[in-house]
Amino acid sequence: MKKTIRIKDIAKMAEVSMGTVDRVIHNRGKVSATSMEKVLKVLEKIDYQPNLIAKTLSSAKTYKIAALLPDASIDPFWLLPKIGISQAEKEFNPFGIEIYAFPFNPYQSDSFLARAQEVIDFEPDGILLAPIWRQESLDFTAMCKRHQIPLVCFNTYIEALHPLSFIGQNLHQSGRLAAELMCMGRPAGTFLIIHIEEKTLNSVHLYEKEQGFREYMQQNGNKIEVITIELESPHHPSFEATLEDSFRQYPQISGIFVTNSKAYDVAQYLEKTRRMQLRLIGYDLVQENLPFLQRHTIDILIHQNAEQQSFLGISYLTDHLVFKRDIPAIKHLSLGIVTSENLTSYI
Amino acid sequence: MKKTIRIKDIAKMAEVSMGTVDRVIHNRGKVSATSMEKVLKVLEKIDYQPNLIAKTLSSAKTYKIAALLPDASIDPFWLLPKIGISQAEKEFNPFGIEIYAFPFNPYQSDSFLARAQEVIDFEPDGILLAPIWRQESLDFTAMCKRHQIPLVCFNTYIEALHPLSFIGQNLHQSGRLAAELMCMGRPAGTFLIIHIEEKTLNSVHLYEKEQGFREYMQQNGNKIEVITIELESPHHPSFEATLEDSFRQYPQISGIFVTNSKAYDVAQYLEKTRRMQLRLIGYDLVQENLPFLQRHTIDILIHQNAEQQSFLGISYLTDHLVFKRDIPAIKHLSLGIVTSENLTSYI
DNA sequence: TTGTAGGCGTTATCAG
DNA sequence: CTGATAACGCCTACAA
Repeated sequence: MKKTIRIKDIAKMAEVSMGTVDRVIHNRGKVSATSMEKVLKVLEKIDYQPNLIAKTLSSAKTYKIAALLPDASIDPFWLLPKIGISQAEKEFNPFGIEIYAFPFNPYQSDSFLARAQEVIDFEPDGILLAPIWRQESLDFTAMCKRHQIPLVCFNTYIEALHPLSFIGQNLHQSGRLAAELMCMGRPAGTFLIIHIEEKTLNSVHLYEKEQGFREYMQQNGNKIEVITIELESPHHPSFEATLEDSFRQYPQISGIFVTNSKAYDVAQYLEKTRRMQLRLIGYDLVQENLPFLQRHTIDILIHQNAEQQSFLGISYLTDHLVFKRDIPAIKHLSLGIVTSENLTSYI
Repeated sequence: MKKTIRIKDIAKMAEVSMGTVDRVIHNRGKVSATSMEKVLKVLEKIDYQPNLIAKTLSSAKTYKIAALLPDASIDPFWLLPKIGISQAEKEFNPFGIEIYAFPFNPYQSDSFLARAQEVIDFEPDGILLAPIWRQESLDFTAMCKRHQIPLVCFNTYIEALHPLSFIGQNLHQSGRLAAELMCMGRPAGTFLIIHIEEKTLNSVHLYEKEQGFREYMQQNGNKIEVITIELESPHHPSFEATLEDSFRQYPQISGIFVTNSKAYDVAQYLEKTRRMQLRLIGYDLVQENLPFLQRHTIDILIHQNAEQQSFLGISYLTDHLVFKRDIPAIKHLSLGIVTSENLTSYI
């Protein structure tokens, strides 16, 4: 029976017009002290909840959001965020959200710089960024601040880069989880951490996972040895050579932790060399990983929820731009554990 | 620059009035064949996307949804769905969705029947149901059909009960997953399946998990033995006695799979009797389970996503009632794996 | 069977 | 500075 309170009602109670109430609520100025007071007194008494539906219908404004992230045709991992962005676009389009993609080459920071400039020139109302290089990202953040464009980052946490919001995994914890899973049922052994294309891709990201992995191992066992190696792309001859070397030097290796989405490269090598007893743990449900998971060459994939990361990113920007809501400065997503038996439930 | 197409635009193109277009789009009848054809021809050419914002603003109708599920103060598991329902209520309230709870006692089907009748008398626009008893649920579904009230079910899948939509886990697959996790790192052993309060709670639910568990074990090892027992509430003296018996009869038990959220009851017993080497796998992030998971008495919890289940349930009803969208007849949620190291990321 | 007018709650505009 | 008034796109009612 209780009707919701409208601006009209407030106007009546405060004995002013709707226009004045609107001006007070959005403090657009041009209100006399007396009117101001009258309205504020009413607002204190009642709990005014603006009708978002009416608001968006009325203003009919559209917001341009620029999505600055790596080209999925260069690194397939980035297909996942693209999915989340599409979903978000569909969901928030009715609220006037439009998304424009600015893909860059994740192996060339020049490409990023060029695209970043394009984004600024584009004058978007908000930006979703997947930061890769520390310094370049910091510079870009500064630019956004200068132009007053709200920025939301996802996937890679970069210290001191203070966007409106960061969405991603707790990487340290993610490494600890990998370690726990590595030890499950066999609390001792020699484990190999592999960073693939670490120099060109984001090193901070991978290093934090390593730290977490080592920390857990140190706390939870004394008969554990952890070795780290870095590999180039599998097209590079050093890829196999380095792996061969490691197995020669540490024949007792019983588990491998690949710190990015490219476990499939290692899986392929393991199948070729018939090393099927190892426990292999990697990241992300990229297409390339799935067949290996299904036939147990990869035992476990940690799911970074890349789709949800980007979806939430757009969602937060929408909350900020359209609904003027507060959004969390940092949002850690769940660390999903995926095996052959629950894979289908995730896709 | 391209404006979105409005009903007004279609009316102009089809050379009829807005009213006629509206009648065609919502097939409310009372349209001549010629007008009908004119409008349909235009609709085929263009892709009309009705403006949901304007639609909900205009109709200003409110929808009452009845949530018929067990009382959380009797079984704590049901706190989780309650959380999801609250979130959904907050999110969809702007679209006119109002939710009314009808809690029943999950140990007494009489209580359910009484509440179910109340729900029908309440004449809601939609119903969210957590079915527990097969026959009672079937009867209730028939009632809803008769009264033309859309019904969405979650958590427990019941054969032949054909609601508008079912949301939950694939229970068979869930059992297979438990088995895979049980074997991880130790492919042989004797495993114990425990159903707690199976007679009073939903037996179908638990039985399907057992089937999945046994199927996986049968396919993946020959040195595996699986035993099933049923326990009453831990307050009942038979609880400990039955467990003691099992351990006496099968001293080599190396893993326990509790098929519902009450692994904490078993964990308590294991701690008391100092049996800490066993792998214990259970379900759900209920408060009672968490400390045991943190100190590794429970090794793994399978996360049924109870919050999301109920959230989606309300979300689907909203889609159906407000937006007239098609909703999936069945939605299987992901089978989450939770250990001590990724627990915090889930809560 | 058809067309039109009025209203949903807000915002924006423009005379007073 | 203030208060009316016209959008926003759709739905409901009612008159033709």
